[in-house]
Amino acid sequence: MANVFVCSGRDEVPRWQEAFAGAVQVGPDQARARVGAGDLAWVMSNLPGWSELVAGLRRQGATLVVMSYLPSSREAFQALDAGARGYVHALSPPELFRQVELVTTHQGIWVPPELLARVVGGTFQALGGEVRLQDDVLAELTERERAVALAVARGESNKEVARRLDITERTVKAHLGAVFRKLGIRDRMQLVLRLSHQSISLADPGQ
Amino acid sequence: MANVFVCSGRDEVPRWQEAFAGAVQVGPDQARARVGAGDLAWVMSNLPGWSELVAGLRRQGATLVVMSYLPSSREAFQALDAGARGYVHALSPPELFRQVELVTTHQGIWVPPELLARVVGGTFQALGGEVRLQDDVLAELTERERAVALAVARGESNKEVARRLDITERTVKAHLGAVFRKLGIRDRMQLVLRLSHQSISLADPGQ
DNA sequence: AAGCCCACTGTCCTGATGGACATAACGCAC
DNA sequence: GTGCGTTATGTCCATCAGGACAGTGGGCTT
Repeated sequence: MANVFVCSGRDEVPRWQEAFAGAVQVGPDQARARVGAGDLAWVMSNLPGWSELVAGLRRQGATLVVMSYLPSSREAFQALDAGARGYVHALSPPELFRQVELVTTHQGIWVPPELLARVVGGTFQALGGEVRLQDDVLAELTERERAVALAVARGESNKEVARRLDITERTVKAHLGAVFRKLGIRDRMQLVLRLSHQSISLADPGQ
Repeated sequence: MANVFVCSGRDEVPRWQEAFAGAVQVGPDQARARVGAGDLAWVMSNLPGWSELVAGLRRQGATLVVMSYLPSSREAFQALDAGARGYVHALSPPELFRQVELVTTHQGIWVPPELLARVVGGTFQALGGEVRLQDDVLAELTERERAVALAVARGESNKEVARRLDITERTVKAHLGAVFRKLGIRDRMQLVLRLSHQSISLADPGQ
């Protein structure tokens, strides 16, 4: 069973290589040629006609997972409807990729926890694991540190946070430094990645 | 993490013991008492008020799987709606039980393949199906700009990107500047947010 | 009272970031 | 050939980010 990543050009996502040693990266056309029964194919949703590609590879006996840079519940439906067993953020950490592999190759379905609610049923309430994980991350922070962390995670600058919380920029830095230390990260970028992937965001615009 | 089978009286399904050595078999009442966070609870759908039981145990932090003697897509829906992560035939072979365990404890969803199409399809239809949104933020970028944008979105610094793409840090800045201009954003943080989660609302509308 | 955690602020300093000027090569279309 | 877009690079500079030193004051526990 091979892991095949289907994307346009060379999307250059070493994360895939990081997650799966023997991963192959191909274009849509090669995908149709070399993907067969038992293979696990990961298809980027920014490819033109990706859903048809997914359906096609599905008929060839492959297991499909759709990756997206902008996950939405709607696209998730489309993916599952086309025959995909999984739908995941393209920038997910390697461990998550392996988890998705595990689930999908065992007849399971995998969709991001934050989209789960919308994918199955209208009132589906399965906001489990990841959300709790998120709580734990924020739990070790103090009130102020959490406020600063969240503001920063929304893309605000130190100055903006300072204005919002009505404190000095220096104080923002102090809290932020504590956040970095406690979470074991080095800068705000890591923070956004940490907070936005397994996110609290039950928000998904979804439209 | 314990496997707990919830059923009325003594349903006597040795298959469960066969699948999981340390499996416990209890009634609905004991279930509420002893099932906690991290446990995997298997609930029979012939119990009166099983969906409320599922929802309750879900709130207690358990992972839920509903078992049925007469699986139907309607009941599957009900199960998932109540917060179950899995829905299987009660008389499935031990290997299948273990597979379901594997999937559901890894944030996956498991429903019988023959019901899959109807469960997912039905949901999809209900939401108005075919809609084309998110014509890629990345589409308007050139090859190199996209590569830089993606690397930055993974949290890499300009220097790291430069090394990775084997170009000068100055060039990275140039591409990045173009990305910012084209996407109408001001810094790398906005970029991560665009690519990571779109318009997250990490709570706090900001007093 | 002494110790600790939290919120807040200060200065100094290094390195990263992004914009505003440029220049120059290449390929492609008109 | 003349333009245009893409890639690549350069210098200069204002700002931002984050760490390394600080310090004060309040509240809580022992």
